[in-house]
This record gives sequence, C-alpha cells and structure tokens, in this order.
Amino acid sequence: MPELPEVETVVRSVEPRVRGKLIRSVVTSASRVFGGQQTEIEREAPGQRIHAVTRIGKNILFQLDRQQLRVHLGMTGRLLFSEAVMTHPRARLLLEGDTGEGADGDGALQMIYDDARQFGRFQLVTGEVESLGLGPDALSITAQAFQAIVQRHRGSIKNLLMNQKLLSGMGNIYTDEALYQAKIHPLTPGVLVPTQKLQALHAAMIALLREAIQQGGSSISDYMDACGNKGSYQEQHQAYGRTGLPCPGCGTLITRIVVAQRGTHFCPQCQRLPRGLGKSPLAKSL
DNA sequence: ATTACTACCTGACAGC
DNA sequence: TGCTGTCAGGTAGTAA
Repeated sequence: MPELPEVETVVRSVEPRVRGKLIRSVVTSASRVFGGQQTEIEREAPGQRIHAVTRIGKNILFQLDRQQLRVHLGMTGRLLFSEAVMTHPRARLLLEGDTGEGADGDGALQMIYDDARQFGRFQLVTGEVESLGLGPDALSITAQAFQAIVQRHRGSIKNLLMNQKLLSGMGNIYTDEALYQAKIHPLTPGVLVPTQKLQALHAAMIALLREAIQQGGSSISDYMDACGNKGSYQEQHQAYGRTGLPCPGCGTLITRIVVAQRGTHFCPQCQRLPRGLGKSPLAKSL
C-alpha cells in the first residue's frame, strides 16, 4: 500500500499526538507481523516513553527509552486512533492521556495497528537503524549518490528503484511515475541510462515525492493517515493505473507490462528502450 | 554478487 | 448467488 509519501504522511499525523507519551500497555493478536516477538513486545514496550517518531524509507520508527519500535505498513498496514475504520487490528497500544494543563488523567489514547494482509512488520529493534540494511532515503539522496547507485547495476531501472537495499522509499506507483516523467523505459538496465536522463530522473523523483507528500499521498483503495484522511495525489498520476488511456504528453495509449512481478505502466512512445535492446531477452515481455 | 521467482495473506472486482 | 480467476501500494527467502 504505502510508499514514502504515504508513510511520511502517517508519521506527520501520528507524531504530534504520541510524542512524549508513555506506553501503558500493548495488546496484540497472533499475527506474522510480529515475527515471533509478540510476547516480547507486550512485555518490553509498556513503561517506555515515545521520544520521537521518525521515518527511513517506508519504515516508521518510534524512538523509545531503550529500543525502537519499527512499523512497516506492508501493503495494507495502518496506524489508527479510532476503532471506527479498523478492520483487522493486530496491536493496540494504550498511551497515557494528555498531561497538559487541565488534563484529568482520564484521556488515555489508543493507537491501533491494523493490517488486513499481514505483510507489515511491527517489531522492537535494538541497536542502530543501519541494522535494517536500507539504502539512502529517496527524498534526500544527492544526485551524485543516486547516479553512482544506478550506474553500478545491470538490472532494470525499475527493479533497481524499488530495491530498498539500494534506495529506500520508492514503490510501484512512484517508480512508474518517476520513469514516465524522465522518459525512461522501465526495462532499461541501470547502467545504460544516459547521465542526462539520470539527472532528470533524480529531479523528477524528488519533486514528485514532495508534491505527493503535500497532497497527503495517493489513496488507491484503503490508504489513509492516522486521522482517517485520504490523500489526493492519485489524481495526478500520469502513467500508474492508466492502462489504455492516452499519454498526457503524446496521446499514445499507456501500456501495461509486468516487470519484477509488478504491474508496470508506461508510454511506449515517450519511454523507449535504448537502441539494440529491442531483441534482448530483457525485452521479451514486450 | 546479482537477478528472478515464489510464497506469504486478505479483499475487491469481473465474468460466468 | 456463488464460484473462479485476477489484481493489489511489499518484502523475505531461495534458487539459478
């Protein structure tokens, strides 16, 4: 479900409500999202205070006294403060209520981790963030670092952009959109993307991630932030999900192929494979 | 050391 | 109303 802009939106909606608060209790229901840590989380998290909520790539990190609580939303994970919209609650955190002036101590806050497909992760992490093995965050990577990563790899540019170990935060939607804007065919090997187009891709990627954050992310089906707000960036998509519709640039119909087992949307006119690759095995799925 | 493919889950939707 | 097949924003693990 959520890629960098959606995760950032969630962080921004969650952070002000939980920062500084003490975790009173955690109740979980059996699920693969805990990776076998179910009882450990219920035992360790209560009594710890949430000092900050940060993000790296698609990971949300709650900075606690002794550990970090890592939340990865997978495809359908959500952090919610209301039971009204939840469908598959996996964990409930009871936080202390408002401690400000006038608080009566009875305003406990409940934060729910809800995840239908259980592709997410809800885990306690001890030690440094580096242990997650994530590449640099897509929103802040420099053009130089980006170029170095892409030019070192022979795999398809689409695969590469979505590989969280190389670059963290990009998912299927924003990868298709960034490649569309930079006019790069998704099957182009990274090493064959011209330097000039790489700069365009880097600029397009960051610009569209920023714009999507401004608009609260893309809500394709059930994505929402912790307050139940949906994003609106899906209205700006030019390639993703537009199979059979005209390319906004040239009018050619947007084509859907499968790359890395993911539906991939692009304009066959604007996004051409480099010469000589037309008959390569890489392009056989065309 | 890459790269490619499957498996993991549930739900929505289209077509019969 | 089912039933079946396809698709879905993600990643871990395994096999070439």
